[in-house]
Amino acid sequence: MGRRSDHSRDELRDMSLRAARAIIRGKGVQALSARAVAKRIGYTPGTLYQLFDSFDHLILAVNVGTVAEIRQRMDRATKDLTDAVDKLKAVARVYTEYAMAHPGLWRLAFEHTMPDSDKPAGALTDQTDAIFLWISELLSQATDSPRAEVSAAALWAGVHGVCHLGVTGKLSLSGSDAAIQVTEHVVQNVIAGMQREN
Amino acid sequence: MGRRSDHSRDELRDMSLRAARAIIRGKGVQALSARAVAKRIGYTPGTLYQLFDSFDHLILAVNVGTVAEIRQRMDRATKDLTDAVDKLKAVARVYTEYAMAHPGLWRLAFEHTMPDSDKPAGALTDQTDAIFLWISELLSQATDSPRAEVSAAALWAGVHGVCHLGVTGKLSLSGSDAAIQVTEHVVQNVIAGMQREN
DNA sequence: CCAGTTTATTAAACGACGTTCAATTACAGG
DNA sequence: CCTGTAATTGAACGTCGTTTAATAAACTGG
Repeated sequence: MGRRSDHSRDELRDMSLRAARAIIRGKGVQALSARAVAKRIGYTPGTLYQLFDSFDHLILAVNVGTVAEIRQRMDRATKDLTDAVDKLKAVARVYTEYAMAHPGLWRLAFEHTMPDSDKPAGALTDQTDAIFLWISELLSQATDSPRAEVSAAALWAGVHGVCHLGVTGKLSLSGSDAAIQVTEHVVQNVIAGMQREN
Repeated sequence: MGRRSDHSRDELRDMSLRAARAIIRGKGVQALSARAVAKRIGYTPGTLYQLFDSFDHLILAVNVGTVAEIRQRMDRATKDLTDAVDKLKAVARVYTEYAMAHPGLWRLAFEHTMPDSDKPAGALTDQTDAIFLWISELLSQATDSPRAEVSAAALWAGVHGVCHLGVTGKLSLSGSDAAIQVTEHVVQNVIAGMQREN
């Protein structure tokens, strides 16, 4: 079959990413493959290589979308809040809730890494850096401190660690919403720690 | 070729695990495969299936060894210490240093999960639960609190999060030993937080 | 020491994977 | 309509985890 052009390249890219997400949500990451994505959008695997440099680049694109989605939810959750501490709590809560609700997508976003040769996923780290910077600024506001980098890292790492241990079944803590509880504890601790420093 | 038995089954198991670790350290996780392990121990892939139920079970065995190794290092690092806070710091430091020194093994241990059908890696979670329990007890000692579960989770998650973000290149913090620095900050924060509660 | 049973090991095959590429076919412009 | 460009395919390659029949070495009892 020759060229069809019932879809533009951008449309095809978008269809592929949506297909990948649907597969992950439906059958898990282990079911994600180039052939599965291709079949789901009604094309053959070869076509994907006109849209992405490699299957890893497709995954990278999915992951950029995932973190962008998380950031959007953070924006929405903080829009009506004024207090910086409240915003921090909301941001942390969104992060944890997303991880628990979409463990497949979340794990893919934070566990996948590009093969050695490829560039180290700049588009993704840009997104995570933005989250980090945001937390950093919110912490500065919340505690009237100019430099909050280490504390921001501690907060971000704490929340991330809760999510990762939770999603991989290693957070041995009874209770359904244990992750959320620990997350709030982390936020509290970091804020209290900064206020103590002043 | 028929049976050789120049090695017992236990020897072969051990050789396989050592081969797997050597491959990961030498060429990275992406080079780890059943065929690579088999070749390295001078056998064929089929033989591995007499030693392990599946390749995932081989990986699981590697991971159990990894976490056991981390626990041993923790034991050694705390043996000559008496203060509970010092012990906590040492434990956290060992964890972070191991992750940074052996990112391949560390990531495999904490990112790998068994396929849906198999039992959820009891031998591994037993080890991680032991670490968690240890931290929990040390925290109780350090702050004279009976129940330290949530704080222990916060501490353990914080350190783990630093390692995971660091190992995946997402801890955007300048400085070579930034991870260690943030780790110590996390420990400080949790301890201070508990003392404040009393 | 030999015959017969057991068992470790292998080679080959299976289906699925990411990836490449020549061949084919649809479209676009003149 | 005809020609050139470009999208899409099907088939192939080498790899992967895994299974299995055949093989040969090691055990076993007489």
